[in-house]
Amino acid sequence: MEVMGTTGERRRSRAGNETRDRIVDAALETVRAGGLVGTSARAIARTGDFNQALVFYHFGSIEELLLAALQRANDRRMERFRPRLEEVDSLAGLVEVAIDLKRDDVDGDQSALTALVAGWPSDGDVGKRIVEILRPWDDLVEAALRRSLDGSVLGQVVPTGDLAHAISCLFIGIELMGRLDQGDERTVALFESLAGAAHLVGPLVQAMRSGTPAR
Amino acid sequence: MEVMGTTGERRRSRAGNETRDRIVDAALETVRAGGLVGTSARAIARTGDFNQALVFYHFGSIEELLLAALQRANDRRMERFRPRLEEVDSLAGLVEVAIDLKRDDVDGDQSALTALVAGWPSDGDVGKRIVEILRPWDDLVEAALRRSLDGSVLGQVVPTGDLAHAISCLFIGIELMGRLDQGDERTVALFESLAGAAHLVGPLVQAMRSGTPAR
DNA sequence: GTCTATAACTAGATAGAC
DNA sequence: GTCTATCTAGTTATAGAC
Repeated sequence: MEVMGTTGERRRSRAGNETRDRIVDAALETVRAGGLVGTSARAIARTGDFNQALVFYHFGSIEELLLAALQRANDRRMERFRPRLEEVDSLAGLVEVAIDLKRDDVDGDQSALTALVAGWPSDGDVGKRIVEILRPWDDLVEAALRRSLDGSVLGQVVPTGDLAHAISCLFIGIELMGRLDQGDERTVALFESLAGAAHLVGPLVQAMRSGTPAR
Repeated sequence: MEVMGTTGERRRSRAGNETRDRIVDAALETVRAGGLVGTSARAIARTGDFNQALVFYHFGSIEELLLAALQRANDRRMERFRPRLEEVDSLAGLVEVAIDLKRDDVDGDQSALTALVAGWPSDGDVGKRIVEILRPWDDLVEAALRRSLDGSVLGQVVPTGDLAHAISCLFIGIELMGRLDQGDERTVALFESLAGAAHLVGPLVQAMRSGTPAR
């Protein structure tokens, strides 16, 4: 139990870090493909074609590895979408980002992320750590909402914090259901309707703005 | 592999059916408490204080048992909330049912249900079976939405099917995040805001109704 | 229908050679 | 840092006594 630095920042050798990366990626791929159930150290090692013992050398336990994988998948998603999200200033724009967040999942990070968040045991403090990792999204979405509604009456009335959290929950729920029935048309239809709704409400918000006429 | 009738309807002895029920309940309790990971035939048997071999005699495999458990938890929720849902004719009423659906989870069915839906591997046809089990909710919610919006312009404009599916996804997302961080105030706040929003939009819909003045 | 016993295998984790 | 080998404990599932 004296596996130091596994969660720390101290970099060891270059080779060691490369291996860590390989392990994390293999873990994500394994979870994405088979769900959390059936994701074992051995299965991960098979996916990434390395030795099973390396998992424990580098991470100490599979729980710690999976948390690292969750963090990394989330970081990559953040890195890619934060700039766009920070420029969103309309509901339509927000829905657009959500659609791309789901559609442009080339590396499968989003899918693995959902599987990780979803499959975890509820007790213990792991749940809290997961919530912490995901919280930044709430803040980004809330800021986007504020910009989208600012100047109109809605900006005063709508509890943006709660709405942002609701949007996060909605997104993860959609991803989850989409994972269950892949190739389901309902997910696509849903996003299209959301886009339609946003385009309907958008002008309304615009019309409600008091002083400034447009951007 | 000749375990006949495990999923069928044919009733065997009374004792046999009682045991089936005990096993299903123990499975639900185990999943609720520990998540899908860590739910084994032995863990379930320990929870329900019966022999591990009974799982395989009655259900053939734990996967089949878990699907039966999912079905049963869903049936119980349906049985209890369908009557109320069928009478809903306002957005506020719909939110009220959602709140109770989450709050009145005395038996833990809702929590177990979410854990089951969430933790499953994505491939295979299991996902489709789960979606089938859950689909009735979409239909109930859609009917409730139709009644809530009927008579107003929104009834024509809003794609109730998609919105119903969105509401289902939202609910499961909320449950999921709530499971992760139990005792989180955000879930409560979110539902309160939803209720507030419904009470704001409700009168609007009412005002939009053309002919009929009120119910 | 329910039990014990057990087969066949997989899990996480560690020790120690290299 | 990475490997092989191994320990212990847990896994699904079945055979056969009762």
